[in-house]
Amino acid sequence: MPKKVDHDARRRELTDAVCRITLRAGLGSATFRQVAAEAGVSVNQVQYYFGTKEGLLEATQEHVGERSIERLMSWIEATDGSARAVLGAFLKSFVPVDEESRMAMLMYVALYTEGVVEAMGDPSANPTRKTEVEMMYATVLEQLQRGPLQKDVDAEAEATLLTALGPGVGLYVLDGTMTAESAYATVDHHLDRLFVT
Amino acid sequence: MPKKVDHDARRRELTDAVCRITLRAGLGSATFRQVAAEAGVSVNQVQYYFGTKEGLLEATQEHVGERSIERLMSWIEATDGSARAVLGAFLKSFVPVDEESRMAMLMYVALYTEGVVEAMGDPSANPTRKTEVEMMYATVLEQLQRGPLQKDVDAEAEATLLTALGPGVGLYVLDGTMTAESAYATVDHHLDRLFVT
DNA sequence: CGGTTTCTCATACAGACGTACTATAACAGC
DNA sequence: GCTGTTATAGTACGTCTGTATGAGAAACCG
Repeated sequence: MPKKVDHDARRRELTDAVCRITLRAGLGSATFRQVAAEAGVSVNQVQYYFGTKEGLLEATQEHVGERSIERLMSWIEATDGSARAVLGAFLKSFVPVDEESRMAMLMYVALYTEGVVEAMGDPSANPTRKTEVEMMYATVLEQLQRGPLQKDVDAEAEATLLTALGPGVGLYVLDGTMTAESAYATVDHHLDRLFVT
Repeated sequence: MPKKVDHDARRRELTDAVCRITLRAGLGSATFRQVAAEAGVSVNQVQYYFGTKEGLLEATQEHVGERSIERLMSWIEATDGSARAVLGAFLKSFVPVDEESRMAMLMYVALYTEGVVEAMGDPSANPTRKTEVEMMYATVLEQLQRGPLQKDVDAEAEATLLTALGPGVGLYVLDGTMTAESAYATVDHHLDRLFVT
């Protein structure tokens, strides 16, 4: 086996190029040629590592997802481990505050449409995201049940709301209609109401 | 002035074609040729009424926004006019339940990215959406202040949360990770907590 | 050291893209 | 009825797209 090359690393460099281009000029500008130029390689290398464009975009989505989870984990590790703090970290990880998180949120939205359209044609396709969100919901619910909660809080209903709140504020912060501070304040205010301090 | 033609109506037919194509195959498939074929007219007619592709997409976004507002108004008119009911209608209008609302939500997301990327390059550009959301927030706040609210409710903080909740649940329902019933229940549950019944 | 596999590049291709251009049909006003 | 504006269609152009192909460099195995 000649010329060992770290395929995963190479692929990641290329999907990173996709993200940078998308951030700068939109997903429509992420063509094979543009991606190759951005990464400083030949067009064929993109073909070689992904085969087709669909493969490139799928890998990009996957990598962005992994990055987001990593970022979430580092947020959680920075807390004291209380349910309240973990949920706060979870929700705040959706808020785009720096270049990286802004990129993650943008890629999420940019790739979202294609997934939805695809899923409409074939509802059985792409179960990844569905289970992903189900895991999100389960995690939120689990943390809520750790408590201590206020008396009249319905954990399951609140879990649904919190799961939707993350992307909701994320979108508004991304397009500049809400400041990150306001998003944080909203999250904190709501959690304050749920938990006994 | 020869051959009077209702320009607005013609333009709307064409932007409707854009929406149908996007729903079926994604925004990337909404090319001049495809749009012309979908509407049953010549390619040049699309050029004639919008000039450039950017013009076509801008008009599409505008039309979709108008449709959404119309739908929201009809939702509100079906209520008893109480603050609680109006807010419920407002939030539920984001939930895609039929072909039309699903299309509206999808178009919203599909066109969102380009707006964000554009706004990043020139933050002063595209103030439409910003004021749009500010109006949304103002409306929600206004309704909240009509009350009657529970004792310890911070109207401004809740207004921010509710404004983010609409698109949040809308996204999840659109991609099938949440049922419309669940979204409705979440909205109702939260409003129940805010208002004195 | 030769051979095989892995990698990289450059180029070619057919098709689709947005747009410009020209010509023709339809109506309004004199 | 003629004239000029408006609307529509058809087509051509240059560019860019994703992908296929062939040729060459690099490294491991025997």
